[in-house]
Amino acid sequence: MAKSVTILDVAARAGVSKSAASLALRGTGYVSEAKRRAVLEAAAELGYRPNAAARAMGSARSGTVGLILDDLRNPWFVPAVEGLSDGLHAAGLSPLLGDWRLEGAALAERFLELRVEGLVLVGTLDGAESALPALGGLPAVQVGSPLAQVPGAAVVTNDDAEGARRVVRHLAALGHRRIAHLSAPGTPVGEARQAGFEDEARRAGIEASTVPGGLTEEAGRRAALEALRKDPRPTALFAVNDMAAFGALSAAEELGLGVPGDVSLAGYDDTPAARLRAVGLTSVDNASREAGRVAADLLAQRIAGARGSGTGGTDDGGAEPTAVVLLSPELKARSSTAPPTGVVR
Amino acid sequence: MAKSVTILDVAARAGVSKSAASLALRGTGYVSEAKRRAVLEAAAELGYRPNAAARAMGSARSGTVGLILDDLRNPWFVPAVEGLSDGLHAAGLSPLLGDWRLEGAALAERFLELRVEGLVLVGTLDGAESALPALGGLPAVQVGSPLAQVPGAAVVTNDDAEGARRVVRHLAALGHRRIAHLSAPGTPVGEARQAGFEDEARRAGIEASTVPGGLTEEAGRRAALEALRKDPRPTALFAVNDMAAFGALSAAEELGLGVPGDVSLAGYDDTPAARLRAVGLTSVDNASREAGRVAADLLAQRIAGARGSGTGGTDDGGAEPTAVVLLSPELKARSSTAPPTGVVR
DNA sequence: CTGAAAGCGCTAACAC
DNA sequence: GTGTTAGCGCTTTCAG
Repeated sequence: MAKSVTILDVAARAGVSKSAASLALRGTGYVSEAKRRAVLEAAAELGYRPNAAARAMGSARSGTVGLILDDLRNPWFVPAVEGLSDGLHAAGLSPLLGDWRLEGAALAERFLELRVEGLVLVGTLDGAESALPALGGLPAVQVGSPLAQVPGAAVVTNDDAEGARRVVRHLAALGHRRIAHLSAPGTPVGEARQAGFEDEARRAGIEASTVPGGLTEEAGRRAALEALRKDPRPTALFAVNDMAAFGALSAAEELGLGVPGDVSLAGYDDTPAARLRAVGLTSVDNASREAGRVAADLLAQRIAGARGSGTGGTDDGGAEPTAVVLLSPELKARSSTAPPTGVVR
Repeated sequence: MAKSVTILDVAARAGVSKSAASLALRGTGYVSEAKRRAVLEAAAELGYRPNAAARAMGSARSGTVGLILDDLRNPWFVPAVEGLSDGLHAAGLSPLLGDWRLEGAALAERFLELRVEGLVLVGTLDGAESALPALGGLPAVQVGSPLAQVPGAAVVTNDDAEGARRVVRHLAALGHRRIAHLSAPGTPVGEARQAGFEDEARRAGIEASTVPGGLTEEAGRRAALEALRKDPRPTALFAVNDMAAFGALSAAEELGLGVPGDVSLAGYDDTPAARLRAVGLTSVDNASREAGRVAADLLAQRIAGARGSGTGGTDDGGAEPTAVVLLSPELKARSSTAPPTGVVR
């Protein structure tokens, strides 16, 4: 490599001192207008590009934040990342992305070595418990309902119980009186959605049943097969998430049942695939873009706080309580839900 | 921050010199077994975590590679990233991910400041041309068919023309004689697939037509509407990619046509959504995982090469030609393609 | 084989 | 207001 250009080169070319160049480049402190211009010009001519590592060393701040994504294949995180990206940039922080499924604990390790100033945990992060202690009091925020709770980290997510209630209300309004929920016990999202489902079903006097499944397509398919074979058959299915709903779609097909003709179907997350016109799955928009934005702001704030007080680390004295922000989900009614056949009215 | 533990602390605790600790930690050079053990132990006890910035400074190597992803929403890149991740780790390099659509040229800038040792451009990267010159001779590899070609970068992609030919052969074998292609002119993938389509159609004596569309669902829908309104109507549609195929699915539905009853449909990319049983879209697996793996190896090799020769930079003297690796795509026949109705035989 | 010393490129307290 | 001077934490010659 042809010896990359450093700030020293820039300073020399501009005829100023190293630190003057540093200040001019960064717009901090006072530098005469003439010098500033000269420096900027020299930098441009030389194609100067600051060395992030050196900057991080000098300032003891990396200016980066690690985003740990649950699984790149599960697209629900995309809007969340968009919101996060926006919010972080606004706070002068740069996001570094990584896939938890792909790299696992090594990812957290790497981020830590990179000295990220904060961490955002997006999604379920299966098996993250073991890696959490290593976080060492770094400011952290969780987006979505994580499997494990990082002590002291704020959690930003949508109100899963409320979203589930809305689905039930929607189905009830269509005239459904016998609804089965394909659940995902053992997961925070699953529990919350099931609770909302049962709560609203009871209130609405719906004949509700819950069939345990999981968050995957296959789990949804199996649960749906079981639910649809019951007698009397439910007239509507509410799957814990869109993936499971897609599985249910297959199950219905296997059983020769039409959707929404023979059975209505709703999911959760408002995945891109749900939006495909050809699919048209009624789902719940979990407000993840906004969640990302809120999480970014929260994190930026915590990072700023951590920088301020020289303390931090071990004893946070409960100063920053584990905030939980619940955003309002929104029902997206599409073609997979319709009044049950033979509705009297 | 409670003054994080440095290698000096580790060395002190282990009773060795700083450099001995460095060697022991990294397993380079010769350190007596006793000392090595002492160092490792001290590091573990202290919870020592090397500072990546400092390491990068000292060694003039960051050990990272930037992966620029076209668009997180378009899931075709996932297997490619998996392959890349594998290959890079094997070469002792760590991937840093970023979304081009979200951050644009600033992403490349950031990676450059982070002193990544190489760059992988994944996918179309619309508008990347402008940012390319700034790459400054950094080893780079492109995965998929990029809109713009980075001078000197290897391109690893699947053989789009061949994949298209396979689709035609598949449809022809089913008995289709009148096939319309929903194309995406102006994009490298689009051009290649169209060429393959027309080539094989001619060879097979198929009555082929091409309707210009694009790579999005909406573009596919519009093109399909146009194609399906023709008289005589094609018995099969081949969309340039899965997204467009989903649009075509909607179009068929709008026109009251069944798939594959009234018209067969095939896409390209073998997207997760195509695999959903409820969808069952015949598609082409573009071997992107393997592409990622190959790209990683190629890049690692180039990086190693760049490190070896002190030259590089401006004059590569054509030493490393712009390699293009074409991988074999594979047809995935599913339920969206079937023999045309009223096939005589 | 192991310890001491010289930077890597930048920032941030310093005096000038 | 502007230039000078220490480091930041690590690697890596280079003697010992």
